Amino acid sequence: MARSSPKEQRRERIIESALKIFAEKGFQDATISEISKAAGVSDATVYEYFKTKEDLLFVIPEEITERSIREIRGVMPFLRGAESKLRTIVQGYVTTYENNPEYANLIMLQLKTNRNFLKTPAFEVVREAAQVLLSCIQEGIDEGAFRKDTDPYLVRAMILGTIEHLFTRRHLQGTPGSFMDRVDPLVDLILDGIRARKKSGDVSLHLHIAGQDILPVEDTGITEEKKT
Amino acid sequence: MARSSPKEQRRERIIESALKIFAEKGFQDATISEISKAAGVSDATVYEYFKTKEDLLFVIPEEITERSIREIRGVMPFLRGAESKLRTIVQGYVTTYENNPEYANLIMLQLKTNRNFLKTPAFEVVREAAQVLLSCIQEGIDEGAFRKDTDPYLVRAMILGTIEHLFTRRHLQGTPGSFMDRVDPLVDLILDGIRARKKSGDVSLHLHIAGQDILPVEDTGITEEKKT
Amino acid sequence: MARSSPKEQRRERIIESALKIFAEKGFQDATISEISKAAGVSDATVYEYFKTKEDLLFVIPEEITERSIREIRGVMPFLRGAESKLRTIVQGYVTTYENNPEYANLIMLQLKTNRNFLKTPAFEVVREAAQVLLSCIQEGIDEGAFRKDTDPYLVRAMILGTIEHLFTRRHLQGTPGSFMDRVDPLVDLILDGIRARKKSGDVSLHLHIAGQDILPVEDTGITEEKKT
Amino acid sequence: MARSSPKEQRRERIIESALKIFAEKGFQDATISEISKAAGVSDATVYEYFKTKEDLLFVIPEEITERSIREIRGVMPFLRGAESKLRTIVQGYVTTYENNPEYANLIMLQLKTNRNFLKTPAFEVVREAAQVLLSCIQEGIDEGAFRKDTDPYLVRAMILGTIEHLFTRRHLQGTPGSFMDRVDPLVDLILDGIRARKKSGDVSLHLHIAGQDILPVEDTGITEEKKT
DNA sequence: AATGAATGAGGGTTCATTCAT
DNA sequence: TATGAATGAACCCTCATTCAT
Repeated sequence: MARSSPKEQRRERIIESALKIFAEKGFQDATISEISKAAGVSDATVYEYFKTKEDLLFVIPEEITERSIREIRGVMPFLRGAESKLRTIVQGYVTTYENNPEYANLIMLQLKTNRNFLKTPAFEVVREAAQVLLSCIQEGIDEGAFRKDTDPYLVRAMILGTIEHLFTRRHLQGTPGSFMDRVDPLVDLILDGIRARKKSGDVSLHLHIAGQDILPVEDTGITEEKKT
Repeated sequence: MARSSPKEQRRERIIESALKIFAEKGFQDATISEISKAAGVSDATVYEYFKTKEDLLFVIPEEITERSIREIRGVMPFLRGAESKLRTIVQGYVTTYENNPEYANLIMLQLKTNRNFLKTPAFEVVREAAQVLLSCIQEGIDEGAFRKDTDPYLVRAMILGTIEHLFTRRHLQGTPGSFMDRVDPLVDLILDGIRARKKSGDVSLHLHIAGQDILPVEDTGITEEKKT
Repeated sequence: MARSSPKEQRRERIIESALKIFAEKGFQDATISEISKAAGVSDATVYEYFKTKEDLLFVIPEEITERSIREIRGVMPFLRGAESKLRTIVQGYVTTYENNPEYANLIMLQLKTNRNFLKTPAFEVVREAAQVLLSCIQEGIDEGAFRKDTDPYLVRAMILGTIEHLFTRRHLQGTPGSFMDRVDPLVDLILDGIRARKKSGDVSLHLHIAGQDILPVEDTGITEEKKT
Repeated sequence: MARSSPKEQRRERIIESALKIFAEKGFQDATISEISKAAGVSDATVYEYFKTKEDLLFVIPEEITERSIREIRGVMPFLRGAESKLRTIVQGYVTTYENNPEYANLIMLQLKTNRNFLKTPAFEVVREAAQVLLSCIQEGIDEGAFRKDTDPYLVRAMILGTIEHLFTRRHLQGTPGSFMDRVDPLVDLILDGIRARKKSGDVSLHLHIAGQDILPVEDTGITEEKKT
């Protein structure tokens, strides 16, 4: 994080300016001239550091995404259970986006829209992050914490899609409301849907009284408990 | 669908061409000249029908969205229960997108990114559709079908976000797999999370004692204490 | 002036609208569509009556100029002396411009700038008017009312140029002040300069005293007097 | 005149080309592409130097006008008497226009027609030149050289209007004849009209008696009485 | 005769990108 | 290495004008 060479610093300044301006005006409406001015360098200098305007766009998320995924990965080993991990990852996503709204904007509006981004190393990092989430879900299934018939891709899509939707909505429509406050409900809701037997807090009380077998009126999670 | 007047037909042809080309190349990279050529008219003619390039973009979703919402609204009265309605609406969204992949692309990549779109009548229709979904959720809560503490906005965000995420992913990355097959799992998962009796942390106590049918008690987390 | 046929009326309406709009926005910035709208006809109808946009421009001054010149010519016979005639003609110009400011604007800013106008019948009328003025000056010279060495073209240029300058200035810069009030001073000043003997008062007194030849210190008009 | 920096030279070349082409075709019918070609640069380069086409138009007169006014102002101190000054200024105007016929055309046909030009720094210079002329006339009045009831604005309008009229006529109609030859008659005619003593009815008495040089007497109309 | 509809032709302007210094 | 300067390549949009009805 501490930049050494002055070249590196210059590079950083350009990236920062680009982030700000791309986020503000959109990729197409931002101009190199504007970015270079904001970075205190000449247009030509931008091209010393980045091959094209699109290249500059693609480079932006690299650092921030990497840092973010590194942090999440760093915490994973300390967590027990798929649920905790899942909750932590989601928290990580949201925190990253909350702390870097311009980055969030960039990722969601400028980059996920761009086919070329997919061929980019930066995208690889994004994909990796998504992979961590997927693994976590899969782990939960393998561990038996999550229902066997859980579709991990769907669950991931739900998590990422919801986050993206909420951020995009807020960014474009200025919908108020904290995201942080919605992380737990979101995760709870999903866990309820995929938790093996005692889905998020759903508890069924089964009583055996005097040899009578009291069946639950309905529900599917119960049976699982019975089996155990 | 087939408008009689040749003027209307021309208009339709332009819109269709625009949809195709905007979806294919993106708004910025598409040119009026390309669109007009595809529609078999001159550049100037496009401007006879639409004030600006952006206007043309904004007009596209109007018809499809309207038709789609009209259909969904038409079926609503025949459905009983929030769950059925919810499922139907989601089905409606996905069907619309599946049948009009270019339209889906346009909405998700070109329009939801565009701030000006928000001021558009076409956006009003989109918002209306979202409103129907929200109402349905709210209805479920009011009816007691869904948990009282359900956040309808979050649920809606989950539904729409997931759909958007899946479509965007497929469009950009070519992820295979049918969406239709994921509609039910998606809805199930969400319903599991919001259905009244199995809410997270809520406990439904089902007692069958001596053949008596004991109805579930609205609870307050007691069971959890029990658990501990 | 009373229009007979409805076609003639339509034509007039178009011309009036054109005058107004050309004067307001200038020839280049005015559009046929604007004019036709103001005239309550379609674009195509304008072309039924006038071959091109420029044609329409050129036709406008015809009527008004003709009427104006007719009036001046009508009064001429009743006037005695070049001075009265001159004064009347100038008055005529200024009155016409004052009563038809849009016409004045058109003539001075749109038409006198346009080379093609010179080939126009309407221009012939304008030229005729200028001819009347010139003749009047020439008449004054021939009659002996004006100095023999008067350059009638220069005098005319002075009169027309001054009027044009004043109108243009007022139109563009909004300089206030009545033109009417300046007609007399203008004519007086010019008459002073061209009046025959008492040329604008420049008189040299040549004295021959006792055979001495007394040369004028300066001046050129003197010799002429001698000659006479 | 020859600016050293190659940038300045390029700028000059563009201005010169613009002057030529604007004068030849008029502002509206001239194209940037034509101008850039004539200047040996690309279209885009023109926009490096000038913000818009109109800007380019407005910049043209700056240099010439400034130089011209500077010269006139430079000579003023060496001249005695309002008449000499007036004559010199008029001469200056005409000389400038004669030496730069394209510039003359531009000023009279393209710029004086353009409302935006009035807000331009270049127009300020033009106005300044007109101001010098006005001051000179006023000075003459104050000194007693010109009649007290002279309207300086009218006189200026006469001078400028006449010059403009003559040039415009020549430019559009190709009227032959030298302007230079008309400067003196024009000034004479006007001076005749405003000179204090020889105003219509004023007489200057020049006496040479016996080799003595008798200076003209500031008069009051006496001579006329004598004459009569 | 009037016009709704269509368009050919064109022009100003912007910018990403290059390259000599 | 940094940049001032130059430009190629496009594109949106306007409008006078035409013509079938």
